[in-house]
Amino acid sequence: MGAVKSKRVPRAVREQQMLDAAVLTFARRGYRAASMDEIAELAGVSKPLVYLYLNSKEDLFSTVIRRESEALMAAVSAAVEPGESADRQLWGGLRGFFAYTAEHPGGWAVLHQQARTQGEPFAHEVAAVRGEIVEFVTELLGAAAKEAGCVGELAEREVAGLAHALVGAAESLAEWANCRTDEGASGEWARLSAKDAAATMMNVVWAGLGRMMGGERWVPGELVGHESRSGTRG
Amino acid sequence: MGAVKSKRVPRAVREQQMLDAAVLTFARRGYRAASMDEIAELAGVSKPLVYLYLNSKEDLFSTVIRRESEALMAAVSAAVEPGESADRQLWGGLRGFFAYTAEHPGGWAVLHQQARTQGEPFAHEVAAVRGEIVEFVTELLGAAAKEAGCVGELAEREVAGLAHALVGAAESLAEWANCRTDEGASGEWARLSAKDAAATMMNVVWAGLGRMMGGERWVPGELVGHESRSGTRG
Amino acid sequence: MGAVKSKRVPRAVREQQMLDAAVLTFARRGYRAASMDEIAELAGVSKPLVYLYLNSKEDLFSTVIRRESEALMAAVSAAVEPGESADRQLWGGLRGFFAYTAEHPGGWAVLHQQARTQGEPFAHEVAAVRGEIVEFVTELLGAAAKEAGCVGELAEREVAGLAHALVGAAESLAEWANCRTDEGASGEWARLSAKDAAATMMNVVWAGLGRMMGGERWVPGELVGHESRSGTRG
Amino acid sequence: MGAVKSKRVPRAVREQQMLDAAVLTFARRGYRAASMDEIAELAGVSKPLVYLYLNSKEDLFSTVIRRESEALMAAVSAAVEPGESADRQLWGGLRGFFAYTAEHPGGWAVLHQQARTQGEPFAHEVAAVRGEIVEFVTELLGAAAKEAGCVGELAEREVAGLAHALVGAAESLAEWANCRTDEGASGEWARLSAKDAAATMMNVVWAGLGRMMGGERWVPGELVGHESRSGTRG
DNA sequence: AATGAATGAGTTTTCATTCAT
DNA sequence: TATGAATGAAAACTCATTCAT
Repeated sequence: MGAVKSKRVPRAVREQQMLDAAVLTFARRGYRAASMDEIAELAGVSKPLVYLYLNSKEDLFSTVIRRESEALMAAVSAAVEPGESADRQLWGGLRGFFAYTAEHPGGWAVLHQQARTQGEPFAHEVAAVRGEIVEFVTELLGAAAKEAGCVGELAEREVAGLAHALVGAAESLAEWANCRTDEGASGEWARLSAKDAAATMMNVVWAGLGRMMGGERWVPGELVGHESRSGTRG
Repeated sequence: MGAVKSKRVPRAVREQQMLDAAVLTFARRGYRAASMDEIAELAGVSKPLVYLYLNSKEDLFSTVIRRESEALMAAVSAAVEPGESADRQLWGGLRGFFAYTAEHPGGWAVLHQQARTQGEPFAHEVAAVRGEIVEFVTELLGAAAKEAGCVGELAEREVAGLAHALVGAAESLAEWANCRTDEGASGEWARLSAKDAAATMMNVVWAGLGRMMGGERWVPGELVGHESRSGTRG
Repeated sequence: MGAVKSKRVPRAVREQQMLDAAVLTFARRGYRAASMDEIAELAGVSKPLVYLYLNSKEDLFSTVIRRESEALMAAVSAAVEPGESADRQLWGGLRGFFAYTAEHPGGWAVLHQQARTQGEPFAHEVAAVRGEIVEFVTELLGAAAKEAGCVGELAEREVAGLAHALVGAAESLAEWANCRTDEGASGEWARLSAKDAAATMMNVVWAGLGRMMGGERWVPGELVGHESRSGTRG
Repeated sequence: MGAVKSKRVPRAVREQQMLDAAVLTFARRGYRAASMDEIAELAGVSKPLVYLYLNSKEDLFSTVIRRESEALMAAVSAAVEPGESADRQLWGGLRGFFAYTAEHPGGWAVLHQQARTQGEPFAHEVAAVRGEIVEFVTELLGAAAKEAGCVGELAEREVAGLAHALVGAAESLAEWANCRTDEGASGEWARLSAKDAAATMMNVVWAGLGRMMGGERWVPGELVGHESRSGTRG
């Protein structure tokens, strides 16, 4: 029922059709609840063919994860100009990220919602990809610190925390941006554009980073400079 | 045989034992992959008793979600001093949140990872709870803006975006903080303490908020004041 | 929820309450679909008490069958004046039968619909009762033949067939009479009274019997006297 | 292992095999007590195949009811010559009915004993079929009355009652005719042939009808003509 | 006289997967 | 390249029945 019936299709094409169907189905139902029957029907082929090409449900899911991960990474990478300043690189990457997730909600749902919750073969794969992104962000933040002439005030672990926070914030905004319209009292603005989402991210994080690079820290009671900074461990 | 065999236990107690087992199992396996058999065995009872008390797998999961949601909300609420300034309230809430998630990884995993991905009966329930938190944060941010004498520069939607970003960042940090030690190259500091996580959050977001309240916005190319602010739509 | 809660009731009374509940439940659901839980709840007692008094589901059903059979037989018997003519005895029995089934639809349903279809322990019990009735009718018909001075024209097997037909007809009318009102185009007469049902029976069967005693038989093509009677076998 | 193992059979054939097995099993055990396992084994296939083809136990039972109903109706219809006189039509239909039920005891048991007692999805289906038969008989009786020049003495409701009685009588005879031989004292004639059963029916009902058409009614105490007829209601 | 707590054994149903063509 | 036919294994759920009090 999914695609129009067309017999004798070359393998590469059929495989993509199957993967498309799988992405949709996994996104809608989750890994366990998605049935090979549904995927095969949506792909417009018989189940044995799915097994012939993709081997097993597990392999199918892995393949989907790999394909979607690569597509996401490619989209983000393409949006980053390697030569530019750190903040512009981050801005580019964020716009790429929000644009991609908005245009590929299925793939994003599989990566962000489904793959992470299905235990070990899959959680690991997707965690690796996320790790790459976090690392990339970490590097950008470090570079930004250097660009800004920050005098090593930012401990490595602080930067890593920042990066994790940043990535989580972006994920949250992506979800919010793409969500059903009924959210929020003011229905006037249903979703956030990719640009606005990226801008929000930059405002929050970049500004925060700027202050931190200046040595300021929030401590209970006051905003203080770095000389009075409270240790974050013991 | 998870728990020690103890016969003839009053219903209320048994129910809690079952819910404990269910939390663990759902967290480990996910909703679909968790079997009632496993839950019953872990609870140290037979399957029929689970059905007698908790009715169905769906009801069991709902009950788990409800119990864990309420516990989380209670923990966060208890950590917030209502009379204090907005930033201290936020600080308290964050510490409460990170402390709770660190001590109850199972409950947090059920809420954050499993419930959200299981389609409509459950996603809605947990979305409502998250919505409450986002709203609470939104109000705090608004209050903070007023406290700081912000002159209405922050549009409602900006604050909402900030709140979503903040919540997402906290979730991400919670996950990172509680993650398996093998993460990262420097194994020296395996996790983030609740306090450090909260501090990271405050530094990032509070500082960012401060700048934004001052009318500064990040725009491609420079950090500028509000007069040159780029539109957030189109 | 069935009866009003009243503790410490003498055994004989409790047993009847349980049997009442069982009749209702078996009538509504059938033997297999009726659950001991439902019966116990309807009886207003706990399940162990049902087992204590009635032993098992099978025994409970048997007891119900026995009680209801005896009640039916008693009702029919009471309606028959032993000294009267055969036709008046039959008339009385039929009125008793229709009256009883109309007033005890549950008991009748258990006997007629449920017990007969539940395989051997029960089908036999209820078949025995029905057999008694058929035999009683057979005797009545025989007596009637004698009363009418029938010259032995009616073979034993013909009378038995007649009796079976008569009983089946009565059962069918009983069901029709007690059925939901929406039956038939002319809703004016929703049900048949016991008297009318009995009259219909008498008209059909008695008249038929009269002719047969006269030696007339229906044969394909004509109504003929006994001299041209076609054999009923071969 | 009911049937001989025969692999790779076309669907249409397998479906009939399954339905055959289902008829037998439902007849033997009843709807609730029949297990899909038993049906599958008797059909010589695995349970999943039964579900694949027939969907669910409920659907399977419905399909059985439909198939058997249609077969019964077809058999009866085929035995009726539409152009003939009412009595000959009735005679034909009765012979067809008794012949069919004798040859298909399983199907008849499912329709007559099981389907009617299983509550609403099924009772209705089979009641509809029985209703058709009753209606057909009603029309025949009406036609017979006209043929015989009956002057409207027979009220519509009387005819309907007659029809119901007739159908019930036939059902009862069918059951008796096909019953296990051990029934009755005289084991010499185990069953009634279809022809004899039909003859018995015709004798009873046709003769009775004849008298009624003549205006005679049985009333307590005497056989009287129509002028002294007692009202049937109140 | 009566019950709250508990279960063994079975039911219907689903699903990933393979065989034969 | 492609599929109709088929199943082993396991899941959710139910129920008659008993134990301990």
